[in-house]
Amino acid sequence: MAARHEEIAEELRQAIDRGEYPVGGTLPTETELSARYGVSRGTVRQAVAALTAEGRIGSRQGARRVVLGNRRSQSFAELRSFAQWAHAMGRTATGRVLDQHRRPATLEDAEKLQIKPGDEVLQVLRVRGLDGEPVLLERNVYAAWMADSVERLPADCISVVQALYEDIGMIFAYGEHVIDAVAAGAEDARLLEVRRGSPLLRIRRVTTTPAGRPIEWSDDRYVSGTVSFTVANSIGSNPLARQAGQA
Amino acid sequence: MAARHEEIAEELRQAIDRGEYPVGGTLPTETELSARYGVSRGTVRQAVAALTAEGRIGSRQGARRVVLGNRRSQSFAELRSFAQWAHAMGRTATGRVLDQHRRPATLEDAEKLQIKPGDEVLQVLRVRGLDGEPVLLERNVYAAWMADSVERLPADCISVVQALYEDIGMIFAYGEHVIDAVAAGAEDARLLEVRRGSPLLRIRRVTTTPAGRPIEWSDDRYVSGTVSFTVANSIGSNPLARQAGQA
DNA sequence: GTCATCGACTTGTTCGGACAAGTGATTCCC
DNA sequence: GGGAATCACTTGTCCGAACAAGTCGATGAC
Repeated sequence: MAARHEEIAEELRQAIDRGEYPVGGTLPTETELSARYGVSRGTVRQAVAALTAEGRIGSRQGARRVVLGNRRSQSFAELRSFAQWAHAMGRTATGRVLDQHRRPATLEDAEKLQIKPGDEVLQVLRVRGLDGEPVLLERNVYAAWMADSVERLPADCISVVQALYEDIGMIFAYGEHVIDAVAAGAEDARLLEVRRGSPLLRIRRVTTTPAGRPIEWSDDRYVSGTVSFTVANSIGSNPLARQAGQA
Repeated sequence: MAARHEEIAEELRQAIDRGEYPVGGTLPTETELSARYGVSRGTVRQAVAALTAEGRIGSRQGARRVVLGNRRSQSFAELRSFAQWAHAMGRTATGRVLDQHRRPATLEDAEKLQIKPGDEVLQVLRVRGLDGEPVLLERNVYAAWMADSVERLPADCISVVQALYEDIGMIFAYGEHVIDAVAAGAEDARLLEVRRGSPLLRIRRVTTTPAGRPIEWSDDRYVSGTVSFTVANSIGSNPLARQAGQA
């Protein structure tokens, strides 16, 4: 089912987790791996490239690959969907829609969703909880062509992403995230049950379909101390970037 | 000098920036690109894979690649080095060492730097500024084998990374970053000239050499509103991961 | 008009080969 | 003993080919 190079990548991940290749040690050579799995060297290279991109192994020309860590990172689905992530962590996610209404698109909406100002959009305000505690305040704006499907969802829908996939086969494929910290405003504080001015981790995000069409943008605010984000990068690939801020 | 696939990737980046391939439009096919650049299809695929990893283009089997955005992301050097990043943004970076002393490694130090508890480490406290305003408080812990070189640096050294490279050829190759938000403590507030309790964006990081040997770990706290971080991800690759927090 | 089928086109996977470039341990010379 | 040269090994780059799998518009049936 899965491509052979993905299978090999997964086997290597598990071998690292098992301690078969200890942190700080080296991986077998490409030639040895291709012999062991009965594939060509190119296929092995695709597999190890995946682990390199995840930051689990380091690679230098001329030297064997080094195991950097055995941290397990979440899949895209788990990153995008709060519910799926919580489930993978063995925690219970809750969710509740506090407000939901259609309105004309502002200039900001139009730019982010690649639509015209004044076009209808659907704004949704949700609170998400983890094991009963509210930890996340979500402000979403959906493009008009998504609005009907979103409105049909129950107010206490746990996983919006999964529900939309099951209903209309919608797939969230690409995301761009901007991360910073803000103080809780009056509304934030009330809904998240924290003091006004408490630090919140803010993630602003635009999500698109596999074809590159923007689906929604979102302003997520996490209560400090409940959730953190990790990024691995290397001299060869750097997914994370720093930006000077205008508030 | 540079590999052909890197040259092609850069040419494609520039073509996107020029608007030659508008956002929302499609890229030429692999066959056409290989003919245009006179290389094999495999080389073209290496080039577009780089752009895909950066989140600039989207890719689906069977359909032409789609241009998702023309944001320019910083290089690893610019991510790792505050000074190089500031320079690339056209701003002026400052830096000042407030405290610097050797001490035995705690359990936390030992785990992160892969050394034994009690081994000597060098702890450094720095304030970094942007155009005169203090924006970042850095608490670094260096492994002993780096300590001498770091101590030789002047207290107002602008770019530690670059200085270490020029002095001893040290290269910072891999990094793992954990991102969350915290309230400014008494010391944080005094040194960053903000009110106590102000939201700070915290990045904890471990950096290693190309061979996977830990160099240092660091706790960076940014004043809210001055700097933000961006991450692009896709269903095929997700550098960013969410983690449940223990403070 | 709507829907299913078809077919040209495009990307994904995998192979096998060749050479370039860098690493690391050994050897050798001084 | 210290340092330079050597050399086997390993990863990086690139080629050319073939087939699988998915997309998208056109065609045709109902």
